[in-house]
Amino acid sequence: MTQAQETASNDRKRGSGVKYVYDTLRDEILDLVLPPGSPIDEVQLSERMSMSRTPIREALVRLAGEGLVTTLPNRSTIVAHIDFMNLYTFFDALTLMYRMTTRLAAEYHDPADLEIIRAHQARFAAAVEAQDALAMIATNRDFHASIAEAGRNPYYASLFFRLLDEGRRILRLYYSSYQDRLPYRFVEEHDQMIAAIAARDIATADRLATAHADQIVHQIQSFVARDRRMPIAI
Amino acid sequence: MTQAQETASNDRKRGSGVKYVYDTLRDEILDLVLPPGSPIDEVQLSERMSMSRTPIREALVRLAGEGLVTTLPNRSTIVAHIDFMNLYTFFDALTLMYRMTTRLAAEYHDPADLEIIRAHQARFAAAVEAQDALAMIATNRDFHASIAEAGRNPYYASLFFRLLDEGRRILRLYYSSYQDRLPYRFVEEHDQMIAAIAARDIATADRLATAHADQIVHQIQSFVARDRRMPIAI
DNA sequence: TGCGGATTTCTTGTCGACAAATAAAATACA
DNA sequence: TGTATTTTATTTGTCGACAAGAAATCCGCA
Repeated sequence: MTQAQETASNDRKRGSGVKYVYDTLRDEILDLVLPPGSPIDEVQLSERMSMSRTPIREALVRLAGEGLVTTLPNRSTIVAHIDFMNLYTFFDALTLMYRMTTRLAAEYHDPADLEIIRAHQARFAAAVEAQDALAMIATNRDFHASIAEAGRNPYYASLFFRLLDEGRRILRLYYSSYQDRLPYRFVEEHDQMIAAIAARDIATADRLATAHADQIVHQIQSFVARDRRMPIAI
Repeated sequence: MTQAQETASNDRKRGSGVKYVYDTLRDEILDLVLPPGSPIDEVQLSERMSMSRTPIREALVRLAGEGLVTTLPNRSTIVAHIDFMNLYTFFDALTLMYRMTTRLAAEYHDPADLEIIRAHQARFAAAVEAQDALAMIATNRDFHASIAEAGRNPYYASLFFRLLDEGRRILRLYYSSYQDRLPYRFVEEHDQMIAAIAARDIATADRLATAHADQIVHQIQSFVARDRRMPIAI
C-alpha cells in the first residue's frame, strides 16, 4: 500500500476526502507531474485514493471552476492546456496584479502581515541558495500570495492566486527544460519590495512590483521564443 | 406541474441537468429571489427540479466556487452574504476592471464585437426607457460583459464578470428599496464609450470608464450611507 | 486492401440508499 | 422552573450500481 493510499484510507473524516483529492491533484497539475492534456480517469483515481467516485467528481468540478482541468462532456476530463498563443494577456494581467497587490500591501498591511511575508521570503532565499528550482517556484508563489493577503482585497487576491498558479506551471516548464542558474536577483528585489511595503511607500512599491513583473515576463518570453533547433545536417 | 418541472423533466439530455440547476439558482440569487443567507436544501431542490441530488450538488459546488453560495460543512449551504463592511475593495476592483476592459476593447475589438456591444446597448436603452429596473440591471451587466469580451483578456473578463454579478445583487437591492427614476445619464455615457472604442481612442475610453465607474460607485455609496431613521417620537 | 456500418467496450452522468454529523426535541434532575 | 443530558430527526457526505453516450473494435463487402 502506498503512502497516498494509507493517508487517504485510514479513517479519514467525513468531508476530508474531497479536500485531499483536490489538494493532491492540484499539486500534481501545478508541478507538471500531470502534464497538460493528460486524461484524468475517475475510476482509476478512485482506486488510487481508495474512495468512491463521488468525492473525486466534486474535486474535479472545483478544479474545472479554477480552469485547471477541462471537462469534455461525456468524455474524459483532461489537465488544462497552457495557452501559449495568448500568453501576452497572461503577462498583462499578472503585471497589473503584481502592482495592485503590492501597492495595497504598502497601504493596508499591519505588523503581523510583515512577519508572514518575511517568513516566506526567508524560505524563498533558502530555496535559491540551495538551487532547488521546485522549492523556489513554490515559495515565490507563497511570498507574493502573502503580499496579496496583506493588501486585503479578496477580488484582486483570487485573480492573483490563479495567475500565480498558472505561472507556477509555466515556470516549472522553464526550469525543468533549461538548467539555468537560479536568479539571485529575485531575492534582492523581494527584499526591496518588503522594505517599500514596511515604509508604506506606495510609489516605490509600485515601481518595484512593475520591475519585478518585467523581469519574470522577460525570462518566460526568452524561454518561449528560444531557438530549439538542433545543429544537425540533413 | 409547474413550468420549471416540465422544462426540467421532459426528456432532458444527459448532462443538461447541472447547467439548468446552475443557471436557475444563479439567476435567483442575483435577482435576490433568494436573499443572502437563505438556506438551500438539496432534497427540496431535487424535488422541485425533479432530478436526483447528484446534479444539484454539482451545481452547488460550482456556485460555491464563484462565491455565490457558502457551504457550511455538514450543514445546509446558504446564499452568500453581501459584505458591506469591505465594499470599498469591491469598488476599487470594479473601477479598475471597468478601465482595463474598456481600454483593451478600444485596442483589440473587431467590427463583430461592436455589433454585439451596440445590440446590448440598444436593449439597455429600451429598459431605461421602459423604466424597468430589473431589465436595466441585467442589460447593463451584459453591455459591459460584451466590452470585456471584445478586450480579449480572459483573466480580466472572469474577474469582471464576477464583480458585475455581485454588483447586480447590490443594484437590485438599491432599486428595489428606493424607487428613484432610472438614470438616463448612463445611456449617454454608454454611447460615448462605444464611440471611443470604435475610434480606438484608448485615453478617452479610459477616462469615460473611470467616470462611469465613479457614477455607479457614488450611487451605491449614497444608498448604503443613506439615513434610514424614521422621524418618530420616542 | 480499403471503407462503411454494426457491435462491443469503456467512461461518464445519474440515481436511490445508507451512514455520519449536526440541530432540534424530549427527558431527567436539581 | 431552569439546566444538563439523552434521544430523535433532519440534512449532508459517501457509496455501489445502472444506463447513456462516445470511442474503439470487429465484420462484411467491394
